[in-house]
Amino acid sequence: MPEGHSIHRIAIQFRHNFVGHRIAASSPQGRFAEGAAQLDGRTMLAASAVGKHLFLEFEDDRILHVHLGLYGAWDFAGEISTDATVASSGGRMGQTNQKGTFLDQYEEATPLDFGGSIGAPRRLRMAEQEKEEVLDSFPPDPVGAVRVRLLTETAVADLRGPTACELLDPQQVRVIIGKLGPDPLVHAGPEAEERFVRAVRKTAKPIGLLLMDQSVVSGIGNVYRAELLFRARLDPYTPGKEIPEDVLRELWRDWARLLELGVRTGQMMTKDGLSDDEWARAMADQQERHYVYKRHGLPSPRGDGNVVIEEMGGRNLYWAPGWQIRPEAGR
DNA sequence: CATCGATGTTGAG
DNA sequence: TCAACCTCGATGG
Repeated sequence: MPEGHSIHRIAIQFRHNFVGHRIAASSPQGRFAEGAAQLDGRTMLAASAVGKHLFLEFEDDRILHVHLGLYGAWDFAGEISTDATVASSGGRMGQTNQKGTFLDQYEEATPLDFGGSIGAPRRLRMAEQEKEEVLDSFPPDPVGAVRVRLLTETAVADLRGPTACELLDPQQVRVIIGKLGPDPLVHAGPEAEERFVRAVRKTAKPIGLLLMDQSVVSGIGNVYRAELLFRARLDPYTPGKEIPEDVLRELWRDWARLLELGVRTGQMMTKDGLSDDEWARAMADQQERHYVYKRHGLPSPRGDGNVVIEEMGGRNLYWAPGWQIRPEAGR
């Protein structure tokens, strides 16, 4: 589930329905009881995402840091903004984000346009829970192992299965963010691009590893890694220092494009130039959204042999050897 | 119903 | 390099 786009969407959801509200916090599962007690009764002041990290700032410099890891998830229920209502609200999103809160500096530098045609709920679970609530009462009983429940008068967010869920002060947050590479939605502009290019070109590590390294660039996971390299026509084993600057700049800009699209649609759509028909099919079937990810054994979309699966850095790497090449090898 | 694997990260060895 | 974390959909019997 969670590559960078998911976390940005979650941050936006919190800005819409929780920021500015007094929060009743609890830990139904019990494993975060102490932290929840610290948050309980305090107002949420800001919500922001940097790469795959989510930060929820509450009064008195209490910041909830959440990393979903491989299978963590937030479930929202109650009166929750959907894409459609977000689109109609227009302009800068987020409910009355009070100026001057600590996290303001990390919120999206790029205003997001939510005027897309996608109105589906973010997750199936959300639709199911909303339906139940019409019949049942609010808030719904927590389902499964809920580490944290954040509750307003009308909305609820449940967190389950996170890798990280901890209370931090501003200094500790600065340390975490300081170790992260640039996130195109936080660090827009030429400096961020420059940081990325320099980080890649100073090492001989393969670009397939560097794109997954959160200190090089934030928010890319296994899906976006494979797809970005295919789109750039880059061999994943190419050492970073051998990649021309202009190729890396285009790679950064492509990541920014895919990330923005992912936040806007809620899907990792990594194909370009689809007809309306193909788009509809791709949005319905995840296989159809990607060029190479989980498409090993199938013909390369560019017709040069088959997509292969290999292991790199302990993760599955999908790529098309006929199409993806080293820049030196005669591009 | 049991098992596997996953869009991630950390820390032990 | 690999197990552990701890969740759930997909797969197979």
